[in-house]
Amino acid sequence: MLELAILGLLKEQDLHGYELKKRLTETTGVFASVSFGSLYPALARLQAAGAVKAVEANTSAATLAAASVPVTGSLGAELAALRARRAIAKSSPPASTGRGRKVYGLTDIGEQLFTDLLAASESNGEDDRSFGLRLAYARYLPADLRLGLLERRRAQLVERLARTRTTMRAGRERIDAYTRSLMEHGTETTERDISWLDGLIAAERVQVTSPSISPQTSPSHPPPSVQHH
Amino acid sequence: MLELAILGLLKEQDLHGYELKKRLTETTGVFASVSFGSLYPALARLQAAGAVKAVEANTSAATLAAASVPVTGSLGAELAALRARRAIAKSSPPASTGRGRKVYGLTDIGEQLFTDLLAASESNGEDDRSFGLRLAYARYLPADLRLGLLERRRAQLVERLARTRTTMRAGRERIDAYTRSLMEHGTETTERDISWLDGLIAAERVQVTSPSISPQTSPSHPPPSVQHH
DNA sequence: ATCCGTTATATCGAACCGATACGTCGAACC
DNA sequence: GGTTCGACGTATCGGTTCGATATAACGGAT
Repeated sequence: MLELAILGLLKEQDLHGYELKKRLTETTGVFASVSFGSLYPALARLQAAGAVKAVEANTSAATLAAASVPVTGSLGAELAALRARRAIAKSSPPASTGRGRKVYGLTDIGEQLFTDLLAASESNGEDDRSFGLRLAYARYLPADLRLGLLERRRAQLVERLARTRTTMRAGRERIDAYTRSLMEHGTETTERDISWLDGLIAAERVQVTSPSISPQTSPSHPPPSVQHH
Repeated sequence: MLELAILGLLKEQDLHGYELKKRLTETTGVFASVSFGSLYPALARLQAAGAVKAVEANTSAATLAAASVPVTGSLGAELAALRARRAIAKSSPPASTGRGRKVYGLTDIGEQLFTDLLAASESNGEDDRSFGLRLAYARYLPADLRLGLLERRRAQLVERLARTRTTMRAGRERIDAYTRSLMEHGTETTERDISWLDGLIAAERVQVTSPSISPQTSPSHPPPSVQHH
């Protein structure tokens, strides 16, 4: 889970731990917040498995300047400017900002591991954060697996909806007003999630059906209908 | 966190582990799913702390008789019907069958611990699941703390919204289509969460402004008559 | 008669989180 | 001008949680 997120970020760019954590809690991390207590062990695991390796560690001033510029790319404009100024000012002395940092990069093994983890449809707890993470890296998936991911997620939400409704019907008077409001709001949210997914699925189908000659056939997957068991 | 959920369930009714887990993943558990690997240790911790105690273990004939109510059903060989009947039969009493089980009940210490944990506004990671859980037990909170809970949650969501927007504006072209769709959908969901909260807060205020010269006060726990659907 | 699904308790290893420690630097305050 | 404060940065610890698994008793199907 966390490995996948790390590998995905490193696939685009070499990064050090702190920046990795910031990005994990910013863009990707709306779903899966992460702390150093899990990040550094995960990095150590990946390094032990040969999936990542330390690219550079603080020494050369030239490489430091080269490395610190793209690292700050995601921050606000003023912060980026500030960093760049600092990096330029510090270019000749060997010193650096903060403590010595390790910049990690992906190896070929890591590249392969990323692909495997991303495509692993079975044997994983297909929870909310897992889906969000996979979708964030969906551009690295082949079209059919991408579609499968969306449809599995949809089916999961539909099932959750059915179960929630059953629960609410079963224990009508047992549930107090606050809990009920919570459940109703959750139900609405799930319904909206489903129609959002439907939009994504529809957009996906026009791409997946275009390379063949068929006008609108979906060979293995019939169009998603809302029946629940 | 998990302790709070357990205590809250036991506050209403004595339950055994399995039933506890079912309810945790049903009503309360839309937000915080839980597994036995954390439930039983948590129960053991609570028992060690004197917050819960084993009330009975397997024997009682009363509960056994209560479980065997309506066997009049025609065996229509339909799985769904059979499942439904069984589910209804098991819903309200702690049913029989299976291995020897331990039914846990709340002690005075547990009662106190529940109140403390529920009211603990500071020093906790006010994440999503935590809020859902607290709101589910909001009827046990005094009105002012309840309002505080809602408003803290609201402020938190507003801040998240602001941060997400900043991130999206900062790295416009860095973000791919899937991630962007994810973030936009998340933003909409958060906005809807906020207006849902606004509704709850408004409903809360008409109650909290009354007790000044109040005609009919319910001393410690006013009835949670929040309107819904 | 036997096999399977459900009910039920329990434990193990791995992963994860929050807090904390250690350490460098720039900026702000007094 | 010293000192506190916050940002950066790596790292570890204790406790909690998860997923998988073992064990076991029961009720129904085959």
